[in-house]
Amino acid sequence: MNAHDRRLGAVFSALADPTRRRLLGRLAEQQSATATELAAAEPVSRQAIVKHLQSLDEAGLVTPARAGREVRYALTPAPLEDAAGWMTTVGAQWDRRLARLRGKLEAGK
Amino acid sequence: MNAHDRRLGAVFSALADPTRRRLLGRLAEQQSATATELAAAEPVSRQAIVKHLQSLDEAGLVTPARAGREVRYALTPAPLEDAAGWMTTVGAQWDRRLARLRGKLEAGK
DNA sequence: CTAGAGTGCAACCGGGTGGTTGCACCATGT
DNA sequence: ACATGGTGCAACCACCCGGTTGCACTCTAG
Repeated sequence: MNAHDRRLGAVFSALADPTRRRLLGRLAEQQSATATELAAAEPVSRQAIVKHLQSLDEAGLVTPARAGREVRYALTPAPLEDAAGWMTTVGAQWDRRLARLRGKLEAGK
Repeated sequence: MNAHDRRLGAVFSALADPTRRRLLGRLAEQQSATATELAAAEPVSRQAIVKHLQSLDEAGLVTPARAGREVRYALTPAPLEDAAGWMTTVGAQWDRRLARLRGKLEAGK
């Protein structure tokens, strides 16, 4: 539908990959890192990490900043909150639905 | 790594698809539905919906129950809460990191 | 100025994924 | 009994995705 929904999908599909989740965890502890630094701690090539960082960037979860000859990536947790909000909304809607149903059952009894 | 992490990945990759998110939304309003019912409201074939429901099931987000000749699917919001928890954890970690950094800056001043 | 570190770009590959179609297999209602 | 509506199974397809390799580019350090 809207652009908001596409962003939501980007966040979830970014979070779907375990390597990407590990990268996010690392950036949460370490405030900023380069692709090569991150690649050193992961079992895959630097290029693979670069691609992962790109999809994280497209999801708005990470922000690259050039510093001389290197590019440092920092976490941007805002879209995380949005996505978490969507999930709890669905859960809450379901709960309300259950409550309404319970009410009807008691009334009908 | 652990099984918990694989489950987390399953939830996120299930949530990554817009059709699947719509199905969840539908089941949040409607407590239960069959694959053919859901397919009627979506622009794809029933078989496609069945596959989507299977991945939702593997993520633990939905539970099938046979009722005579039809199979009704109901929402199971628990894994949603888990995933949301993971996200807010990462965000909180980031916030703590920021606070610590700010503290150091003031102390060093 | 030049060697080397860090990055960017492009091609390529195998496997997974969303989607389709066709058909066989139950249950149920008349 | 049997036609029918709802499922399940399998093959097939195009495309995406995670990963690799090779090489060109750019900035810094000495």
